Amino acid sequence: MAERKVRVRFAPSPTGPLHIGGVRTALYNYLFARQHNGDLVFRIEDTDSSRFVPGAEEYIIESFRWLGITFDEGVSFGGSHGPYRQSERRDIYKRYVKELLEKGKAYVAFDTPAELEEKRKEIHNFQYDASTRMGMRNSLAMPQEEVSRLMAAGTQYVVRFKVEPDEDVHVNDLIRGDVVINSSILDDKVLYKSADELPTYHLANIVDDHLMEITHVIRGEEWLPSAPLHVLLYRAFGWEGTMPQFAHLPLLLKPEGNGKLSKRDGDRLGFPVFPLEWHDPKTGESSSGYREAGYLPEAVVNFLALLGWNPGNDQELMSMDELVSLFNLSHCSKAGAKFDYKKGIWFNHEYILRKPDAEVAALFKPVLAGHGVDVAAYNDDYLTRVVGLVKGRVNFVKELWEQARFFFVAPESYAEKDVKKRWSEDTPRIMGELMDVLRGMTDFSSKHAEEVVIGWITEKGYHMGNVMNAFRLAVVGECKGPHMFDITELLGKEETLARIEKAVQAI
RNA sequence: GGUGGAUUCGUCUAACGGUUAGGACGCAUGCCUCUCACGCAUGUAAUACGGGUUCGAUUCCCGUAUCCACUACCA
Repeated sequence: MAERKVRVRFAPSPTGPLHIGGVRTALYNYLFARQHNGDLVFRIEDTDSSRFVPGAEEYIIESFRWLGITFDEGVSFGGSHGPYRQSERRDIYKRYVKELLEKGKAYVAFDTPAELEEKRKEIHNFQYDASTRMGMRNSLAMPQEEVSRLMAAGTQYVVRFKVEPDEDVHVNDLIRGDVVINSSILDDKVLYKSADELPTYHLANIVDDHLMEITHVIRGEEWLPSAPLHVLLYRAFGWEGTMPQFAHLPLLLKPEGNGKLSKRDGDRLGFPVFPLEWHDPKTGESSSGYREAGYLPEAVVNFLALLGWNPGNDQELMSMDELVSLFNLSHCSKAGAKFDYKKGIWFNHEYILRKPDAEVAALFKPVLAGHGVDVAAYNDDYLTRVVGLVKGRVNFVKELWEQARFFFVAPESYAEKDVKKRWSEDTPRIMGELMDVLRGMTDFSSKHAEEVVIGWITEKGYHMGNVMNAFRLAVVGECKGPHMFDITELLGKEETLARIEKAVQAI
């Protein structure tokens, strides 16, 4: 049997910012496509015009660009299976709706939303299906002349799928195995609405996946219950032979408590649930994003990849290329995963550690500028070395400022608690001696300075901790930071002496 | 309510009939040390419950419980 080229798709609805769960679904599709040398298609499912949000489509594209997830075809990417925006495919859907109608696999229904609501109110658990359809206003139950008259009059209608009852429908899921649902519990789904001349999700989805030659549908678990309906639709069209294989991914759940992950959880616990910052044009409310929060895209990708999938061994840190080669649908878990955002922070820490100092320094520049530092006054080498000294102490690039500010501004004040502990009445005298020692040095390198100063402290019999910490207090402003002489080497002799002088005056 | 799915340390997960049930995050302790961190080391902690099947069940089957999803002219 000739193997078809693997083609998968990510098909969001442009109703707002892309949820992190959607990002993960897209990532898995991307990994699967790359691994099989297949194509990843980006399709926009905008069949509900009332929920369209301007800017959402651009937001989604920008999110993937940032994350390094690339598409081969689709909206904004081109390709030969277009158009890729469902609202631009009206004529295509109409043709297939007509086909289903002609084949007797679907029928026209005139029941208004109000009538249906009334029905649901009067009959508990009302479902529009084989057991009830003959009592409704549709082309199956009404005389042909009546149907023709209503159609001719331009009455709004809907096309429903005619589900044959009492048949076990099998869905072979790549992650969950054989899932069986009896067709009697399915309702006659609306496939098309005459009001806006657009199909609903189910019809558009099947038609597009077929026409776009999709081989694998990798999507969230929320679609599992409707998968049998989709199988029935493929069958109704006679497309069973090329029906894609399904894989339903587990959902992302709240870190605490029950339920699926929502924006509120992020706000409450302090982590983003969207890739990029988003400002809703309608409500005016804004949501934080991973990018703006200071996450590295590689870290987000790695973190997300492991939420619902694992390589089968203990490896956790993986580049995109490694993920591509290791990814495997059969190693996807079946149960929903609570969103472990603390682990996401750890991933970011690890990626900052691994990123070359110069690259981190480049990311640090805007942060410095934001704190009023004249970045141009420092050369890249200085910045890189500063970063090298402190990056191990942070989880985010912006935290570098807190750890490294003394490399750019002299202390304005001195931590009270440290002063109390490390600055006694004879400290100014000792600092004076220290300044003499430092002045006498021609080589101010870390290693040499350390030898000289430590030698002096030992020789004088001074208390190592007290002298060094007073020194640190004077230069840094508090008792923290990297190796003391690494700091002074970067600051230089002049600045170091000036800071000690200032501290002696101020404290 | 109905239907489907799921269930291993607090969390993410490994073990696809035989292990002292492994790793990671978090947390705790220790080491390192001029400080704070980082790092390193150690520790903490789990097979939801009840029945089967089997020489042997985390693993297979059946119940129960719990959680999740779906149940729209939304996707």
